[in-house]
Amino acid sequence: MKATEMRSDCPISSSLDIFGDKWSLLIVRDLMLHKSRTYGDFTKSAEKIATNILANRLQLLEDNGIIIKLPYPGNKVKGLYRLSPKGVDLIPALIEIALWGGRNISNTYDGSPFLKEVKKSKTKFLKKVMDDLLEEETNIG
Amino acid sequence: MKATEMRSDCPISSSLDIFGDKWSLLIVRDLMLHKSRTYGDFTKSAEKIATNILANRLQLLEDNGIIIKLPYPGNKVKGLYRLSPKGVDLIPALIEIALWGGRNISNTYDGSPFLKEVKKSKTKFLKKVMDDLLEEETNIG
DNA sequence: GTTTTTTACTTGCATATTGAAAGTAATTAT
DNA sequence: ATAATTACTTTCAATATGCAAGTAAAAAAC
Repeated sequence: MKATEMRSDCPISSSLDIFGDKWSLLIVRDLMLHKSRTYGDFTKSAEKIATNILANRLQLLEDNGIIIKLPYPGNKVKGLYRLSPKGVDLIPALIEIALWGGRNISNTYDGSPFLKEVKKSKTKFLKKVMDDLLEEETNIG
Repeated sequence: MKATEMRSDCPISSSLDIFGDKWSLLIVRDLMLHKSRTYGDFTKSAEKIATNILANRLQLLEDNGIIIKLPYPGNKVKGLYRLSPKGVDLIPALIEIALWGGRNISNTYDGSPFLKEVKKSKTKFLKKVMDDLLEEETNIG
């Protein structure tokens, strides 16, 4: 897959060149909340991503070093997707987006354990997720 | 313009339903860095947005309460776009995205006054921008 | 006060992306 | 051996993007 074209040298613009769409960050979200997922897991998320888009985004995210694909232990068909360090580094941005949505969009589910925990303490949530992801890394990677 | 369809009640997903594209947050960025802009100003940004996309995004952002269009003082053709409180509230997310880009994308311009200032102190930058925007609000709005 | 320019869009059209549905190929389970 | 899973790929219609050109109103220049 061809390298992502950058429209300028602005860090915001270049970030959006990579994940500025309606799906990429949802994949990152799922990996943040579940540590690792299979292809099928992603299709089961509430937003119902089409499989062609999913395949495309997984490839793009992998190309851009945000996720890593590993073999699923004991199964040659399945793959396991995880966040790379670069992907984990996206979590602060994801948290701020979630908080903005929670504050400003009425349809959002305020009772989610995720949002609750983040609101209680951003730093603690961050630390917890990072520890989880790191633990996973030492187990599998 | 019809209301934005939400794919789920997830705050991240719903946020992306509003600004999950390659252009919307660049408009917010320009308003964050310059307080207010005219239509023509936006077309002059480095990323060279097409005018049909610009018109569409300004409308969407206005529909979603993120920006506000005001008459340009002393000119009946021009309009002035500003961030609404909901738009100002997006700045923390924008900062995290910028920081991620700065850390993880090689082409990004590290010497920008914006990124420099944010890195020195996120809170101070936030306060400064918010004060600027508030000042503008009392002058014009 | 008439022409010229500026400003903020709109329109037309080719190309690219998205999304729904169905198809495929390699396992894995029965 | 047969059926079911899993991870994609393909097809195709609908929508979005991007470039270029057009328009209408107001402002500036002459």
